[in-house]
Amino acid sequence: MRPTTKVLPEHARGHNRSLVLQTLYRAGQQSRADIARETGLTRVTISDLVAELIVEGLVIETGQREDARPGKPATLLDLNRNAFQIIGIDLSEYAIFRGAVLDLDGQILHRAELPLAGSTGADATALVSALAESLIAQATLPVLGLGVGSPGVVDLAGVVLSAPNLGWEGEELQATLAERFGIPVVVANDANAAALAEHSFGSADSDMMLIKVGHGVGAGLLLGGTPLFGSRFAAGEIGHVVVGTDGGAECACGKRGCLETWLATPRLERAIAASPDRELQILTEAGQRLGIALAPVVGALNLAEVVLSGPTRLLDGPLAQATIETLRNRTMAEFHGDLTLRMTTLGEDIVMRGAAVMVLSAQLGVS
Amino acid sequence: MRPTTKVLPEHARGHNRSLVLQTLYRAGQQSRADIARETGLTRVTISDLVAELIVEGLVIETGQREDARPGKPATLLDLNRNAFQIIGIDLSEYAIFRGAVLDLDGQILHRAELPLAGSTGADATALVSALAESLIAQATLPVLGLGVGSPGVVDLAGVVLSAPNLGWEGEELQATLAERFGIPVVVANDANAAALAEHSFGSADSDMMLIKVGHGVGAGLLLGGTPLFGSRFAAGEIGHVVVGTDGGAECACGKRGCLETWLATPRLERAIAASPDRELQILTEAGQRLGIALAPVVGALNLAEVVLSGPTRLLDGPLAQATIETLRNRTMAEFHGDLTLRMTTLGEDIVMRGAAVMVLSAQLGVS
DNA sequence: CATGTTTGTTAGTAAACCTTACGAACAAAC
DNA sequence: GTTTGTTCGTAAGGTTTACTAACAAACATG
Repeated sequence: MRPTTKVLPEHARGHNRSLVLQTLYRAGQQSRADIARETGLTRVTISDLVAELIVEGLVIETGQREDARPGKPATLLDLNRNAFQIIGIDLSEYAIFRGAVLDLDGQILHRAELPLAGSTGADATALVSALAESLIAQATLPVLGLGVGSPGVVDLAGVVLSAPNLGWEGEELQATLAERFGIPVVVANDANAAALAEHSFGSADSDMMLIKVGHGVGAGLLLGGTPLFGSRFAAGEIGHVVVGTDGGAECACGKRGCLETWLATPRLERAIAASPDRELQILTEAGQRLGIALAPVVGALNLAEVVLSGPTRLLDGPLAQATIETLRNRTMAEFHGDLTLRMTTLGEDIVMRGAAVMVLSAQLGVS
Repeated sequence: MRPTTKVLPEHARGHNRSLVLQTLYRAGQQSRADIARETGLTRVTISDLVAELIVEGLVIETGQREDARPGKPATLLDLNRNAFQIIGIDLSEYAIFRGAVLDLDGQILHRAELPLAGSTGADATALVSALAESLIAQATLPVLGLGVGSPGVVDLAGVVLSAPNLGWEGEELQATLAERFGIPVVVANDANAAALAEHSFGSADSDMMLIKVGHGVGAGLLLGGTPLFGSRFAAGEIGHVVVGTDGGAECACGKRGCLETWLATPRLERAIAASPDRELQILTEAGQRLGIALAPVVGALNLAEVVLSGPTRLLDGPLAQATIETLRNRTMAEFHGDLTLRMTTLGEDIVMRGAAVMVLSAQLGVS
């Protein structure tokens, strides 16, 4: 609560503007008087803000309320959900870039994919650009913005500081794409995007942690509804945290017993393929390791919700079961009696939809 | 960035008011023009705000600037540091309640103590009240407010939801004290208070974790300069997180290998007393355990700074050394190359001074 | 049909910050 | 000693923002 920047009345205005959009985005089909009651602002002020938003084309009147009530019938408003579409791109899969055109509600209207074929560095950047171009061409409405969920460490300006798999280091992806297409672009970490999606479109709380298991292991943290970035923008990079005190397999990073050595999907699949009859045991142990690693985090942050994202076949079963049991055994039940752990409800589209949330949040202050 | 409440111009005013106080609090002896330059507001607005603050007695003119510069000499301003004093109380020690009268800069002017003598429940509350009363009587200026750092889980209204050692459960300490003394009261968790103190009076970053080792083990987390509370206000309660995968001593909570069984001072002292020649080994192992527990937290939050508070004799040496080494060995150096771990510079007064920070922050928006 | 309710707008006011302009007080240069 | 330019603080006036008060329109209800 430490003030660091001046606040002018016009900033307050912008805040209240977003508040109106937010109210309409979530509930939709409300009258000016409804919004006034919900926000605490007066009808006059709401009328003023709404008039502005209607001129900008962001809000439309959708007719009169039908139900029989005394008084003048209300004029219903809604976000102009057919005014814009959003492009969301997911760079987190190992061998393929995936993207989609989405509507303002986060529904996927059109998909596209581009195989990576081992591209790195500038080639990978060109691929992202090509994918974005084809998606923008597929949009049937003006594009509100382009969101990208990238693996690795991404700073607040959308510079990918480090993404080893893609050969990126200090790659100015957001600036490059914004210049190329002339539309608003947001680039952020894939797990952070996923956490935002789960919060907006799933049922997630505003304090939660999303664990993304794939070729690597990463996490996205939401505290008070806001993503956490960390001192070097590397918050959530838990794949190379060592788990337990009993050694473990050697990791590409040089250490032993990193979380990834127990949990990354290639390792799990290889282990199961090598001894199919030990599948239950392998998955259970992986879940336990995840629980061991998460327990201090859940305890320190007093998290009430952990969400898993990744291959359902591997995660949703003994692994998740072992994780929650381990978590419960290793933290204070008194503080975490309501701790829940579950799979995401958004499946494989989670990062693309999270990318859309980032655009909504940046452009409209809505999410 | 999700807007949830309306913002009126008067709120902006309050923010800017605090901004002026904050500027004066930190730098002091500045002119109106200096503040205008630093905050980005105009000289006119600053003059207006300052006039208001002078009327309220919070700011005073301290004379003219002496140095030879062209132009009209500046009228220097400062917080009226002799207008108020603050009462800070620390309930975190095992057998004694400690308190102090502090000035606005957080310097301790007068101390008082009250032995607990096994008091719990309402008796303990009465002791706090008595200590506060004696301190208020010692204050030589009007009291800006009373801050209390309590062990256990404390909610945002200053209700101690749970503090086993003091026999408190749902104890409405803040309300009780506010009613009794008729002054602003802030009650919060002791480790959170300590973290605030280290941030304001020590050299701590705005993203840091403070580990408080004493009869128990707790932590205070500062993210972006703001304390983290957690879903049930139990953030930082890491004393009963299980460490490692190799058992450990039995804990009062029923589990095995809780962080407290490795680190709490009574256990450490007993272990060292039992085999003095193994002191180095005991301290090193305790440090390693702390490092093991913290590694996932430091990794997930990408913390750059961890501060230890507690008995210097035990912590500041092999224990701290083992902790930082373990942390480095268990996290990615790439992300945490600049990770530092150090003792607090505020010694045993840290909680009382943190309590003062809470009052400053609540009453003036300053810290 | 009269009455009361609800909606959305108009008109006027108060608060907060801005721009512009100015006098006071000084240093430095001539 | 005078001129010039700088800096400080204040005064006056304008713009933005959201408020209160009042009202017409449109409806349900007794």
